[in-house]
Amino acid sequence: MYIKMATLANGQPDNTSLSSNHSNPSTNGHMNGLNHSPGNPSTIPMKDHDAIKLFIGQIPRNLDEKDLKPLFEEFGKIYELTVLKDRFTGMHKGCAFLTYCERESALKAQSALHEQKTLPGMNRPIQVKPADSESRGEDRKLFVGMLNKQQSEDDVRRLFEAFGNIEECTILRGPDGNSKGCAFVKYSSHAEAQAAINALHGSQTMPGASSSLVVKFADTDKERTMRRMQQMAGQMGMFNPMAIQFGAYGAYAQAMQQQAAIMASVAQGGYLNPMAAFAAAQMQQMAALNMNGLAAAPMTPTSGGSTPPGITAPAVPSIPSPIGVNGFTGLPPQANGQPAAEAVFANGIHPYPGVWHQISFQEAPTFASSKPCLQPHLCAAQSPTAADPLQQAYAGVQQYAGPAYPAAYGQISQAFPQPPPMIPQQQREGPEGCNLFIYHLPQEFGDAELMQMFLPFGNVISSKVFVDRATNQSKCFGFVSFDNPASAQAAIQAMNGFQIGMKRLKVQLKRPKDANRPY
DNA sequence: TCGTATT
Repeated sequence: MYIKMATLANGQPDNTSLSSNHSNPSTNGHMNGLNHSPGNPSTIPMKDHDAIKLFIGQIPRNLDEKDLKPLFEEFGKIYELTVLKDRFTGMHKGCAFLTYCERESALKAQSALHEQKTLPGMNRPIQVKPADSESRGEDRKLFVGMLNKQQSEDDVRRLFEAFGNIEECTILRGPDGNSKGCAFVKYSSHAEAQAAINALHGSQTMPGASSSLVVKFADTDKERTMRRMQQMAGQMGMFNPMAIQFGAYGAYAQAMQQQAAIMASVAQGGYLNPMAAFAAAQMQQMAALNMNGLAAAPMTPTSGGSTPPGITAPAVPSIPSPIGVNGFTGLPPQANGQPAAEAVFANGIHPYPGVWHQISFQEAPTFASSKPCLQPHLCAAQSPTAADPLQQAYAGVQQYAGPAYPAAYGQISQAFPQPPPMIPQQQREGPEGCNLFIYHLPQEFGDAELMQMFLPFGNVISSKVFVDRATNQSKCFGFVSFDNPASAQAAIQAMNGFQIGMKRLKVQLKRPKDANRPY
């Protein structure tokens, strides 16, 4: 396919060495990429030491390397161009990596293309920017705290621009769009970032802020994970998992007599000891953390038509749930001394069935709730809301799906079936009339929770919650695709207006791609 | 508030 982009047609000569290599694409290990072969010394491409690998986003999935090549060659000789594909399915991921031989070409391409042009069939403009790998940015990315909540990106830029070139500036915002009073600022270099810290940290107090401006290097991913684990351990009353005392266990057990009894029998059977159970459970929870700080839902729905027969959703459905109203931050609330998880799942729907089933199995005395959920059938039977057909629908589709096991957890996990292999989503969009747009999603819902919520209505071929990449926060909207329009309609009927916490879902057909696009 | 994808 030839891509027509009038603004790019500058008549630069073709780079013949590239095309001459195209017939021998895989000799350097990049099976799918547009690469140079090392076979002929005269054609071995050189790239600048400081060449920039670019990330290209918003690429139509029907365009491959050879389609994209002419578009990018306008700006210089291409060293490597690789469309990203799913490792298992080979599915085009809608983005690519591009490295020019010369750094200057990358800069030119970025400024000419980034957000400047929308490729056919796309709703948003092409993205051309340095790949994340080009410096994970963590040595030049600042966290800025104690900002005034009224300050905008531009305000922050003005504050920081004197110290260097700002590549990114993002105010952290909650789902309501309100500033959280902090931001990320990424410079082009570590030195610039350091200069900003030196000059600005503690230098002033913004109106309305409780203390002076905080300017520090942003946490690395590792630090962020560690911090979350610490927070979680702290809220569980265990700052160090290895320092668990029986006293803590006893306190929980006392409050949970029923479950303690279950557990006692388990323990007596030599199955687990309480300490191991507690530690294992904690590790599970930590392992279940995703970057949102939420319990990830690694469920893997594999069955097709999963609509339980005879399920009729209530006309005015409602999940009387604390979800979405309690500032859920990945740690369930611990009010009134209850084990944390209970309140979150009080609605009878288990947003994280795999995790929950798994955890509850080993850690009954500590976390077990009124719904031990040792097995799906027990779970359904014991759910206080099991009489509700919609809830039953959910209970009926719960399946085991486990997260990756921490190594230290291996010996315990052997008592359980291996988690089914992760099956990547094969398709994003269903046929016309099968795709739903959903908003007012609870902040903590991810793809899996979204899918879980819509499984009762049919075969969900895709579910996607939009996440702010800078903050990893859900944008509280997403898509669900079914394989047939009737399921989509049933889902709209049942779920539009579905109350969760303070919010009601909006569920409607996704706008057709070319909605208001003349020609 | 309409498919966001980073080897």
